[in-house]
Amino acid sequence: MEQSINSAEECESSCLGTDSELSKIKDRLIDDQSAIQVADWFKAFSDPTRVKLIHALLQQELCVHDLTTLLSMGQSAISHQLRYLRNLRIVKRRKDGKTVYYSLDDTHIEQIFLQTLQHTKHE
Amino acid sequence: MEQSINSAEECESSCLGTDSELSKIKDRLIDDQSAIQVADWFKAFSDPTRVKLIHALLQQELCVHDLTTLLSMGQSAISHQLRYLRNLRIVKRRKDGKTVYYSLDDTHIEQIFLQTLQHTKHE
DNA sequence: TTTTCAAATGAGTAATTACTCATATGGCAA
DNA sequence: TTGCCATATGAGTAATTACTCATTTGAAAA
Repeated sequence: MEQSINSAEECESSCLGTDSELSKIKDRLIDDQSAIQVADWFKAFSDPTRVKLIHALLQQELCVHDLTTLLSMGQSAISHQLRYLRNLRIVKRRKDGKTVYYSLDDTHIEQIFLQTLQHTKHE
Repeated sequence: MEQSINSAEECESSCLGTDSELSKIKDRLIDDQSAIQVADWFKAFSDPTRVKLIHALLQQELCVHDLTTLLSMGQSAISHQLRYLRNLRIVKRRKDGKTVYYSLDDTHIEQIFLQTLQHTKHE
């Protein structure tokens, strides 16, 4: 994973007035790990199946079987995605006999999610 | 892209009390196209490089060269990602001679983006 | 016990993606 | 014109991902 900046490194000055101004921005720039964290969080919502799962669970707690029926998808596919969301602590589960019920495990989701739903609808 | 729901379709009843209750939820469920739209929007923020680009442009307008310097990445990689973000109307560009300056083209971004940054920091 | 059903999981795979390299474009200067 | 510089773009590729299929786990019923 070598990074080549060949074509850029000959340039001695920035498009901004000064290099010091550029380094000021660099100081304020988000660090690698934070960028990865933010990206991973958004990645949870970047797949149509997960969007539908979250949207359904936004309405109410549901078992795996009902989710497969609602989304018309295979049980395994749903289970894999639920595990993904559970690892990110976006959903949680509750067992009752053979049945497992899933629900949202993050209070921020509704806010961010519905905000974006609005946004994509209006353009 | 055949969808098999073999393992689920034998079940005649839902984990909810009634099937009619399930179909009520299905009516309220987000449709396929909206789910894809929402997913595509979030996908823009689901990559560390794009997160960094957006975070930098949140501070101020910047040219391609300065962005490659800030992120220590190849010019081509940055250009490709900027095109991606421009197609989604998340960033816009302004030409000045040979130089091209990029800036954010969406007022909702700051709100949603910083909200999530806060959220990921606090856990 | 054995059977049955709901959910979880590992392996395998086709599609997607984020880069690299090489080249093209487009504007300015000599 | 020629050359140079900033950016854009097409092709190719390694890594990731969202599924399918087969199997396993775990709990309740026979």
